[in-house]
Amino acid sequence: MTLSPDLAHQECSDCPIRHRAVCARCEPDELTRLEEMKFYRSYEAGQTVAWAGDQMDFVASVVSGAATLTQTMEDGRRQMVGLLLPSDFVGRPGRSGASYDVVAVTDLVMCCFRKKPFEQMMVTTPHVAERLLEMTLDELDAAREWMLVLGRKTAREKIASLLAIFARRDAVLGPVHTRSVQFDLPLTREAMADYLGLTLETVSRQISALKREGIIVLQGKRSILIPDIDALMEEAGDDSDGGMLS
Amino acid sequence: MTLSPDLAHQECSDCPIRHRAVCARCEPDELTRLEEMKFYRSYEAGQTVAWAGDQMDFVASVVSGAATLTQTMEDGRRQMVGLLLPSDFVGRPGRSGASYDVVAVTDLVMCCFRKKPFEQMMVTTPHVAERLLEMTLDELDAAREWMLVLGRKTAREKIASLLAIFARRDAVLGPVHTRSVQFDLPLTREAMADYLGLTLETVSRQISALKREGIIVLQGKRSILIPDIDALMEEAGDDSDGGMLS
DNA sequence: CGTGCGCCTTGACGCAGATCAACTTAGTTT
DNA sequence: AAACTAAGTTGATCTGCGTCAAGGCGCACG
Repeated sequence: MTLSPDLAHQECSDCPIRHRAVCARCEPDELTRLEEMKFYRSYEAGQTVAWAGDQMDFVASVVSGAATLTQTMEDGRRQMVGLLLPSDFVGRPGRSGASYDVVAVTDLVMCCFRKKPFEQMMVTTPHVAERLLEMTLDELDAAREWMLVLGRKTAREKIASLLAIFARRDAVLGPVHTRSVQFDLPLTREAMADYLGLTLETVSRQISALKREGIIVLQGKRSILIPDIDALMEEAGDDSDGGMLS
Repeated sequence: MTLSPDLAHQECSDCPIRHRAVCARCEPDELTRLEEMKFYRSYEAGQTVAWAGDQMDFVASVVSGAATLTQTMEDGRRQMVGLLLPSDFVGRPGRSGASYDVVAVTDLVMCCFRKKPFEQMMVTTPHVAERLLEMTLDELDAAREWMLVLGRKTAREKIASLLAIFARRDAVLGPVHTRSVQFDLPLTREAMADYLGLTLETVSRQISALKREGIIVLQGKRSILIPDIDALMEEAGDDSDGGMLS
């Protein structure tokens, strides 16, 4: 982990996640208070940010890169329980220890807030707590959607569901009015397996099967081209509309 | 659904869930405001409270009984994503439709708040939003723990994990310093299967196996006696300490 | 009292995905 | 360029759980 002196004095007003993160609703004076309690940290791909149970003296927002939350059983079985992308929040106010292992899966920059002053701010100003509630409700919905994936979907549907998530988030769209989408997988086969409750062999086989059938096109191991996103959604077994309610 | 005129004028100050529900932190004057927007509803076991996508003009707390949140795929596969017990909160402020099917599994009484005034109260007083954030974070932790159960545990471990949850929540403890616990199952075999991502036959077989081995004792179909709670926890494959961090 | 119904149990069988193992590919080190 | 390593693929085999099917138990109903 590096302390990123080059980033240490970045201003909130220039921040790429300014309008989506936990600080999204803050007024300029509130941002000033946040600047006083914040510091940046960088991690390399593969580094562990925190082990479950570790004391954590900060909470944080992901600025760039991706991290995973995983739970591990004594015998080594692992389940990923969250995938953190830019603007996502890590840590629980009011709790001293990390609840899960947090691992950087790509190079990662986090905007960390010292826990004590952050908790203080939560009670004195509503905007942070408000936004955090909204984000937590979204996370809860995502976790529950994932429960359906884990509990009831087949291996093929699980893979298609995961690819669909990446497609929605990272996607560079192809030519307009094309149903094609392209992106790079941020996870190894093993990490995908941990997310999906499968083995890495099964992940590999299902990806090969989707490739063979032309649902996806691989360029190298990590770059994915989806010629027809609707065909992929079909394989995922989701309600066609993507389940979004306002 | 009944409008429960007998309950319609119950006072918040006498409420059995007063100190645990979303209103837990409210001052007397805030309770008065809540009383003005609240009404009670009763449902019989098996009744549907709301279908996913339905307009819901209220949010609510469970006062007594139990309800389930389930998701259903087009082909009928179902996954329970939440079990609501007294003091638990239903509905999402800021969203008009129900996100999941909500079904009463026992006779159920809910304390409902008209959505508009409730949302108004969320922005004007911090105590409701504060408590709701805390409850939502707890729900998120529970959902993530359940992801491990769904993704990585065997059928036997899943059953043991579910029984352990009931044991912790509903339990009437046996003689002091005994490790025994007794309770009634609030769910049918089918509902347990929906919760655990199994079929009802597998649920039945695993319960029979645990009975055969003396880990649990059945009296009738629904009453469970656990002679040694530690032995059950062992079968659940959990970290021995129950995973509680403050 | 028999009949039907919801809930549950048990058995026989098959298959999706796990396990075990060999091999490929690409990148890094020396 | 050889040696090593991490990540991924593919094949052969095994097994836990799903599927299909038959029957049991308790209870409400005519």
